[in-house]
Amino acid sequence: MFLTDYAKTFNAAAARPLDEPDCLHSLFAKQPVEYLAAGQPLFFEGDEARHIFEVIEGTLRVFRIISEGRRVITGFLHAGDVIGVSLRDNYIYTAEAITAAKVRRLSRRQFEAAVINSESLRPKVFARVCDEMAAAQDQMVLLSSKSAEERICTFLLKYLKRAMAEGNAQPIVELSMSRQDMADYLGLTIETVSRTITRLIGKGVLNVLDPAARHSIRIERPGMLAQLAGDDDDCGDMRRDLIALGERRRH
Amino acid sequence: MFLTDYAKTFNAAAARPLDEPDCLHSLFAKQPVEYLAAGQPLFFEGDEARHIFEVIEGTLRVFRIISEGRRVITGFLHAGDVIGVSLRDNYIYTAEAITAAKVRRLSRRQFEAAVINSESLRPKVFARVCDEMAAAQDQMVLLSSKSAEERICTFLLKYLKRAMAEGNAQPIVELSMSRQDMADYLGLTIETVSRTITRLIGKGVLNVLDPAARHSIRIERPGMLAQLAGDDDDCGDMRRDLIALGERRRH
DNA sequence: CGAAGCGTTGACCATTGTCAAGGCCAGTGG
DNA sequence: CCACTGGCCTTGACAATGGTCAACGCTTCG
Repeated sequence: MFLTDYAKTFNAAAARPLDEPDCLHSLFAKQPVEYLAAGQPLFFEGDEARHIFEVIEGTLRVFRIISEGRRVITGFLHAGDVIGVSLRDNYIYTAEAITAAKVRRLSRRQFEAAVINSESLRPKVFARVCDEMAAAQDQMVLLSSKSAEERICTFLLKYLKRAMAEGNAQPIVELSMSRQDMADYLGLTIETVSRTITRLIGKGVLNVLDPAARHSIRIERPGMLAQLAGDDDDCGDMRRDLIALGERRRH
Repeated sequence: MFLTDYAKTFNAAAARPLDEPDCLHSLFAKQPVEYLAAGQPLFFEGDEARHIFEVIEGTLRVFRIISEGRRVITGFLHAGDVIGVSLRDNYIYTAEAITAAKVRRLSRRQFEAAVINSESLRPKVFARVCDEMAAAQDQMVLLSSKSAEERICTFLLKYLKRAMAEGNAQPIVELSMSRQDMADYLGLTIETVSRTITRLIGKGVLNVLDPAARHSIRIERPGMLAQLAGDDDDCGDMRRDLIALGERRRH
């Protein structure tokens, strides 16, 4: 499936530079860059999974179409993400560019050979797969027990954290996807997404920067956003310890 | 995370016997069997992930507790399943026996050493991780866009298929978990689970065998169950091809 | 200027959650 | 042996969250 770039972020924070020869990133470095126009598919659900891709620039959506045109987006891909590692014979989802995007590809054969031979690459790939599973778990928690407001806040919080990690001084989230994409990702309708955002603006949690650019959202109160996300993130690491002791918390 | 035993089923169908030395299963064979009483935890969310477990017998639930006592079950484990492969440093969920259960454990160190050294084990582990990701995707689809009835039917269908694959002549599903467990797994409340099952009985789709044994469910109309699950499984493999062509179907 | 795409808003409705009560069975203690 | 209690499940009445349908505003593009 796809891999978020959390691992990359962590690595960047550590001592190891990104362009070191044993970095996952560098595997793709020599491949030619491919350009995708907005809306252009990278591959379809059901296609034979011949390649692994690295996103260089832009945003892609990863989704499955279920009956009667219902679409479920299982993830978004951004610069640095790798897609196609944890797959067997065929892609089980479609990947499609949301914005104009650049990617590089590697055949599975090449990729696997490189990973098997490299003592330092293997744990990196493994870490990515683990992060991917963890993200899937989080999404399952979100979908199975969070309210619309919690879903939206969790989603925005994730992008806010990303922006902060990238060193942005301003608490501004640049969403490259449409409301419909957000809805299909969060298991909501476009109307509920819209209404919930409006309500959050009313609460003073956030603001849409410019009526013309509704994809740029300024988070006015990050703390409150985290509260409303309902992740208990306010208490940070203490949470796990408490749960391990069989306790409950919040509210 | 955890691995379903689909891979094992497939292997059993193929030529390779299960007790061959290069089988994942055989790795655990020499470990002592540990016994868990119903309700007993195997490990807690947050614990250091030191071991990988194989379930020998019984059923376990894998879950996370989120705020105010809300519990999300992300999976059930049955005989043959392996848990703990796709994890980094700590368990990110709690695993707990539902019924009395038997497990065997292997330290991650041992497990990883064995897998790295074995040419034949590596693809098996990889296949399991892929299956696990695919299962997580399916669950995300279920949670983000299926109705209560579709969820229940999908759930029962999965267990029906398992029973059929095990060679059971009777279309009977033996659920080892409580209604509450089902609810927490399917993102519903216990009342909705109960009502939906009652409604399915009313439609003649299934029947509870004995009022005293509500966990034994006979599927009266497997075809209708599949229909109601809304997975488009009625059309089988054609589905992927159609979607690859950008088409839609069902109804 | 008109049309299309996207987002917002409103009115209404349905599915599901919440709260409360009751049935059934098993286990326990009188 | 029976009554009592607790766990689990079911059922009912009601509320609420979110979905559906429809209209409208804004922007862009021809």
